[in-house]
This record gives sequence, structure tokens and C-alpha cells, in this order.
Amino acid sequence: MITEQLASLLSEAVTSACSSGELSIPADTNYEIKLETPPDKQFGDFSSNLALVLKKATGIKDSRVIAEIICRHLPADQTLVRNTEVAGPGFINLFLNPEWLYNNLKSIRDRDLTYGLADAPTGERVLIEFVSANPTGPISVVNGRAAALGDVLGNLLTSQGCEVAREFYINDALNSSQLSVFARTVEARYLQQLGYSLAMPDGRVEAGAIPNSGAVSPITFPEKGYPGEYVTDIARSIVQEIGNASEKQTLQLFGVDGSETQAGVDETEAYFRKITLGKMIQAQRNALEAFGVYYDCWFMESSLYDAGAVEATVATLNERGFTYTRDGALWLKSTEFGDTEDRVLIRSNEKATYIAADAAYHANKYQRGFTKLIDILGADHHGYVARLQASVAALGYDRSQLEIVITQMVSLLRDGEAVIGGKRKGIVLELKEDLIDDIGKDAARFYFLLNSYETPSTVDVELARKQSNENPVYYVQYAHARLCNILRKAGENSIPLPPNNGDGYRVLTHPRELDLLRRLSDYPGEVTLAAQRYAPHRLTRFAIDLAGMLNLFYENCRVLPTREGDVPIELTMARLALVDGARIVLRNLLTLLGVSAPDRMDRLDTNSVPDVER
RNA sequence: GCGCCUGUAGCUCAGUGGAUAGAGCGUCUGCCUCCGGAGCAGAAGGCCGCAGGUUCGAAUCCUACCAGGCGCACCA
Repeated sequence: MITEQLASLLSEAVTSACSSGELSIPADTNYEIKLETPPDKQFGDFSSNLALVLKKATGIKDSRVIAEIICRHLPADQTLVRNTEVAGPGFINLFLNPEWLYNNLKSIRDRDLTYGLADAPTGERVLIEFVSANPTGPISVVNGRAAALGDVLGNLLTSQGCEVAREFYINDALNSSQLSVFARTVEARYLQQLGYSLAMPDGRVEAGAIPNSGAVSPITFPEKGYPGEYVTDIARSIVQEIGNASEKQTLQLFGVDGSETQAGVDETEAYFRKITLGKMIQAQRNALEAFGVYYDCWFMESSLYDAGAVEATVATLNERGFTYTRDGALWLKSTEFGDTEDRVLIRSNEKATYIAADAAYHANKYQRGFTKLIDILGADHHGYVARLQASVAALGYDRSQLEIVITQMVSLLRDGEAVIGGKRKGIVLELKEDLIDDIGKDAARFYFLLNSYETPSTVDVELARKQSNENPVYYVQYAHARLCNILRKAGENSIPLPPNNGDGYRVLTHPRELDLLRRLSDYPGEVTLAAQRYAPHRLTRFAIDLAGMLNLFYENCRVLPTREGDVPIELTMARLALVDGARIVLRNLLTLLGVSAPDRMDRLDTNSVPDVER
């Protein structure tokens, strides 16, 4: 890359200055030559703070003097750097021969789909676990942030040569009381569908869905049962499948004598658990796939119990001496690994805790040979991080391979008021139903990828829907479609894309063309930076910025000949190549974001009346 | 009380050691015989929460404080 070339030129210059005696730098001096993009073009194409950094080591008080010495020692036999200037406190500003931009355009068109991707695999095997929402409710709008982040982070790491697997952890363990309550709620709704009325916790009685002569007194809705409409949906689909086949057994679960055997009742309870879980997971999966998120593995917590892995993990912790018994429970000495207090692994009722299973789960991840584990958790789980890290360390695994990314809260607004709650309160804004179905996958993803995950954000679903055509994703997609349109028009007029030998590109001298070429050359570095910092939002910002430059180019640099024929054919050809290069970058970028790059956009009818009239 | 995160334009947010702090939305003023106006040009709008410190240089790093969010279970 260009910055590496420049860094090595500067490095040569420093070496040369040292051997001539003009600079003396202690051998143990540690410094990195950084090239950056100056804030203004008047400061050149690249600048370096090298002289400022070397001030201490050289003992020369004026950094500008150091900068001048370095500039004087730049190798003379190269064509890359056209001119240098020393500016400000001692910045070395480099003005380059534009040839490098033309070479870069050539490289973009050569590499096409692989422009911006790493050349070689790193050997790193990364497992990203994200969303992992409890199977007691749908994927909510709030989950959208982690879903988008995890998925794009996976793309970014893949682009840098890592091997990436995406995983969803399903908390389906049998000792999960939440899941039992959830299944019980479905059972109650099932009976309601069969015509039984329900006595709700607040004293109301909800009527049965159909008349049922057998229903006398209302069924008691489970305490802390789940109130969402989606529970009823599940019950309805169960009725569709089995009709009233489980009516008697289910009645008995609610203390009404259905004159059934205990075995039949147990079987029914197991059936409801299983089918409820299956439907919920399927619904979650559908929602995530509608969002463009596909997992390599849906990992069931219960499989750890089935395989004896939880037991084995606890045994390992025992052997390693990091447990003790107190008050009838088995504790992990997590304080020895930086946690604020010790944690219970096995409760006094002999059931394992969540952390015991999670320790087994993470051990399993390590055992599968991943070299880096990334967990994406919401801010409401950050208190959990220390004990997870402690458990991994206590098991003897390398804690530094486990990276826990905490996303800040997404709060919801509806009609300007905060929606508090989530599954337990029954107010769930669903990712698919309430957002994707209205504004589409692309706009929804872009929306979540606009900001850093470290910033708490507010999603106003109504606003997001109302303003969806103001979503910057359309600005970016429109720019891409425009490029495609120009290429299409060129084809219709029998103007072929020029050969990619680069010689013809030297006619690209308009400032807007040079700006654009420069931005295209920044792309691979931006991808790397976004991957290193786990910052997909850098890419969405880059996309918007690039789209803006494309519009400027479009306004100022006519590509195809006009009727007057005032664009020379050589210029048309070179500009077509630039359009092609820009198209490639924009398409690659949108692909990383999991957003489509359409080659045409549906016309937006600006005269249409808004949906909502108030 | 303790811990984590966040305070940047009216609003939503970029910018994590560099030069004059940026963008979108909103407000105001212009631009459609010409590759698609989901566009472009321009204007207004800032003690970067407050106070110290570190250094050539701080929105960025350190300390204290103020404000907001989230955690602090033998729940998951």
C-alpha cells in the first residue's frame, strides 16, 4: 500500500541522515512512522509527524530542523514523491505524483471483487457469538444492533483473512424456569383457543376464542406468564397442527381434572416445551434471516447438559482447586481472577447455574480450536463479564483470546414516549414485523450500522418508518445505481469500457476526479481500520462520504458525450474507467455491510401523499 | 455505596494525540432544454459537561467533580 511505500522512504531518509551524521538517534529508540491524510489539500497528499516524534531522541529542539534534514535525505531516485514541505511545528508534507492514483485505479479494476480484501489468510479462527436472545420471545428491534454488528464484524474479519464462524447460543436448558413459565403460558393460550376463558393476573377474564360447552370456570393464567401476542400465535399454530388432541392433558396441568394418566400429562408437558421452543427458535431464525443474518451454528445449551459437559467442567474446576462449598452450594473462586465476588456454580438444590453452563460452553468453544472468541453482549449484561472471564481463566484457557464486546443500550420510543419493558412486560417491538417489513432489510441494517456500538442510541420506530426514505442508505445506493446507469448508457451507445492498462487514465486531472481517485485508494485501509477497531460504522460513514464525492463528480464531470460532443472520447473513456472503479468500491463496501447494491433504483414518487395524515 | 458506559451544532451522531472540530436531519437562500433531482451550491448554528494535570501539541490520555444510562442473585 502507498502508506507503506512512503513509510519506507521516510525510514530510508532517517537512516541516511544518521549515517551522514546530521541526525543521531539512540539505537534503542522505538518509533513508528505514521502517515496520515492532512486536513487540507494544501498540506499535500500525505503528511507525517515523524520529526515531532523524533524530537526527544535526537536532542534537536526545533522539530522543523529535523523535518528539513529528513526531507533532504529522501531518496532522489524515485518518482513517487514530487515535492515535500515542512509545515507547522514540523510536519513533513508529501506531495505525490498523481501517477500512483492511476495505478491504484488500475489495481481496483484488476482486483474487482477482491479489492479491499486481504491477500492471504491470517490463520486466525474467530467465533463470533451474538444476539443469543432467550427463546421466550421474538427477536426485537433492540436485538437489531447486536445482529447487525456481529454480522458485519464477521464480514470485516473475513475480509482481513480470518476464518469466521457465527453462532447463536440458545438458552434452552431444562433448569431454566423462564422456559417452563413460557411453555405454561403457551398451554394456557392453547386452552383459550379451544374455548376456555382465562383469568388474568390483574383480575380480568379473557374470553375463549370459540364457544366451548365443556369450559366452566376460567383457567388461571400462569403467574409471571408472557403477555405478548406472539404467544397466542404459537398456540394458534399448535391448534392447527393437533387440534384439541391435548385438551384433557393440558387441562390437568392447570388443575382441572381431565381424567388423564400422569404419563399422558407428562408427555403433553414435554410436547409443549419442545414444540414451543422449536417454533420460537424458528421465528427468531426467520427474523434474523430477513435481516440478512445467517448463523453457522445454533448452539443449544441443553446439548452441554446432554453431553455431560457441564458436569465435566465443574469437575475440572474442582480438580484445579478453584471451588469450595458454602451454605450447601458449590462456589467458584472467581475473585482469584479479578471478579468482585465469588459465584455459585451449583445451587443448594443441586441445579447448575447459568455461569456453570456458560463456562462449559466457552470451554467447548476453545476445544473446537478457535483462536479468538468474540462475545457480543448488551450493556445490561456487563456485570456478567468478570465472572465469565474468571471462569475461563480458572479452567486454564487463555483469557486474552476471549473478547467481550459490550454494546450500549438501545432504547425505544413510540409516539415520543419511551417504551420500557421487553418480553416480560409484553411490549415487544419486533425486528421483523415492526421494522424490516416496513423499511426493508437494507435501510434497517444501515440504520443500526450508522453509529458506534459504544454510543447509547434511541430508536423511534415510528420515526424510522416515516423517515425511511431519508435513510442515507438510499443516498449510497442511488450513487451506485447512477454509476451503473452511466455504464449501461455507455454500452447502449457502443462506447466500450477502456482497457485497463492505465495509460489512458492520465487525462483524469479534474479536482473532483482526483478527489475521487484518492478516496477510492483509501478504501482498503478503511476496511482494515474498521475491522481492527470493530467499527462497522466507519464503513457506513465512508460509504456516505464516497457517495457524496460521486455526486460532486457527477455534477462537475460529464462522462458521456453530450449532443454537442464536447467531451473528448479519451476523457469519456478514462471517466468510464473511473466510474467502473468507483462502482467496484461501492459495491464491495455495501457487500461488506450486507446491504444490496442495486444497479437501478425504483423512482421515488415525490408527489405522493405521506401515509400518515395528521 | 461500588463498577461499566456516555456527555461534541436545535436534534441524531462522526472525529480517540496533530494543523481552521465535521456530517445528516431541521431552519434560511439559490439551481431542473443536458449521463435518473433519492441530487447540487451557499448561509446560519460550537467556552467539545466543568476544573485541574501530562507535552511541542488534548474533544481525544490522567485525576477530581457534575449530569444521564446500565449493572451489582443460589435469574438468564
